[in-house]
Amino acid sequence: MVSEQRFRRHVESSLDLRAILTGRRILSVSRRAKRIVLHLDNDAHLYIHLGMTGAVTLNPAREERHTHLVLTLGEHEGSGVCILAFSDPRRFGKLVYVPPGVAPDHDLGPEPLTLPARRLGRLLAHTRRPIKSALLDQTLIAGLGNIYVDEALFLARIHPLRLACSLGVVEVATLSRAIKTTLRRAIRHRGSTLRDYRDANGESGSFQKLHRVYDREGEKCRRCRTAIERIVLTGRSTHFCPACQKR
DNA sequence: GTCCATGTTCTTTA
DNA sequence: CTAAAGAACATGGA
Repeated sequence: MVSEQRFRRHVESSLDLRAILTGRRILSVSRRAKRIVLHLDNDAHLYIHLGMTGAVTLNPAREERHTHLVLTLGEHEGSGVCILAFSDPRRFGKLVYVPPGVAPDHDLGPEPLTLPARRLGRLLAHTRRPIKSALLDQTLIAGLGNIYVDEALFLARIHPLRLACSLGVVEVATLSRAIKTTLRRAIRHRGSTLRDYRDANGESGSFQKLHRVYDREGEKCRRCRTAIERIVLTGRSTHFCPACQKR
């Protein structure tokens, strides 16, 4: 039950969150790709995208400077009130209201963790973009970000500039496994904290210590000792080992 | 002052 | 039609 709200600032300016949320019950909280989805009891959805520096914190010890939204959630089965704060220093994150009747993920491709290799192959077969660009396209496959694409391509030993449609069935199968392995490892280590990332308890992740290529330009490849290279592709930093990942 | 940044989306260009 | 490239968004750290 949402019992009270103190909105600092609406992340989406045209949104009247107070009107939308007052008296609503949150039926469930789930994740879809990079979105945290709240299912409301009127069948609408509200989702939070953390962008690059966003963080949702439960019962924060103190309020940070860049807190844009504070929700006070009512009691539920004796749990007591709970404060949920959304802060985002760089404000690339967003809060989106999705009205009843609209799927909160209508604009997203499938989840990589449950995507069979054969379907991945079909998705990649009809695009002539570099594989790195294809994997970052959220309408094609949803949930992979820059770090994890670089890490997965290294694990699969595929060069980021290879055209997506040029991958053979064996390469696609390897890539599919590499994507899943990379994501599971990253989740197990609670994400990559390069600078800002914190989880809902304010804790840093540690997966950055296990990066094979990301942010390691000029350092030695952990497999073959060759210097890791960095190029810019689709406007994004792209890291790879030129020896392990041939074109 | 400069450059760069875990992301998305729009516009321009080809 | 497809897709690449660039800019924009806002802020802070190196």
